[in-house]
Amino acid sequence: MAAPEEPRWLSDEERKAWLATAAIMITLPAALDARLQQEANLTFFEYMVLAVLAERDDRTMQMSDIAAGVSASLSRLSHVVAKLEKQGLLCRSRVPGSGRRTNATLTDAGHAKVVAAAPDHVAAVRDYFMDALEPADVATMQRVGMAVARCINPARPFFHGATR
Amino acid sequence: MAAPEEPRWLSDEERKAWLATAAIMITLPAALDARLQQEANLTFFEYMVLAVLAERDDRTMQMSDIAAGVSASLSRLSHVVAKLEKQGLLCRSRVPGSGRRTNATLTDAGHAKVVAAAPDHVAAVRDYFMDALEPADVATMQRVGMAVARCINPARPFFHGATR
DNA sequence: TCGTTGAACTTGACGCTTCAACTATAGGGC
DNA sequence: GCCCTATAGTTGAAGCGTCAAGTTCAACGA
Repeated sequence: MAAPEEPRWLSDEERKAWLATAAIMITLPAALDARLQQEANLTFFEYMVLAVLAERDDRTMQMSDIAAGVSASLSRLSHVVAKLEKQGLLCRSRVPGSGRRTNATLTDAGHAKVVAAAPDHVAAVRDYFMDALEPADVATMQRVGMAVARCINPARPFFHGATR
Repeated sequence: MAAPEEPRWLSDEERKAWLATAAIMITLPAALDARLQQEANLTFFEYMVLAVLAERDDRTMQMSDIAAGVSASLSRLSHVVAKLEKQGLLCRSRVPGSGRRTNATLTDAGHAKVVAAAPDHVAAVRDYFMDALEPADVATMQRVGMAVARCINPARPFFHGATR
């Protein structure tokens, strides 16, 4: 169950690349959380959920699809959606006659919340991430991100909109 | 306090790059945690702490330096180190005559633990991350990671070893 | 038509992280 | 010597995320 005989250690270059990536994974979400928290009283994850719904014409999506869209477990989503529903930012409704499916729909208050939070969030994404990239890096990050997602979960090909 | 007048929205390419990066931030730590959990009963963060100590000749570092090395708050580190100490993987000692400084030292058990966990952890880093990179991406990820870290915290130029 | 299986959530408990105090020590200023 | 501030860590409470179990519904087989 452990690794084979002699593990392929990381080269020095690989190790540096990995440590730098690990630093992103640890600090970037924290930084974005802090900004959203003080500007809109939302977590990064909550924002992603609202944003993904706001992109839909009918502001509605099934729970599982949201979960796939924000790369999270259904359980985590369920807790967060319950909280957002209690705040009146969205509401849930069972789809009758189709198993246990549940739709979440953004309320007007929820939509207003995303619209209000978006400008500063986008600015934060630029400040902490996008501005650190050179032009050619944008395409690289997209390719690498999707490749990593595929490695981690080959089953779920990653959701991404389906809108527009 | 909100953004200026007209926010600079993300272009379509930037948006895709950002979503892919966000997916990494959400799924990669979870995947590594899962592997370390079942192979060594450690979290990714606990592993990082032990690993950073193991690289030192005397297996010893000051709390603040460890915190900087693993990009974490002192509070978080304190809780985790307390837990690791309870498990006998490291021990703390005050440095007399130099303020409130505390050193953490890896015990033999702790060293054995990292050595045992390392091969599978490295394999996991390859499986989920390194193997998704093309050769040229390694240098890019290192540069981008360090640039992002600088954007988020210009004060702390990022620690990285100082060993060897 | 009854029981079983599988899908789609929900829930509760537990552990980890964060935040805001709080403590202890050293280094001045006067 | 005494106070003031800064530095370095610790601690407890509150909130978030994860895991395992539970619930509800549809579909299918006998």
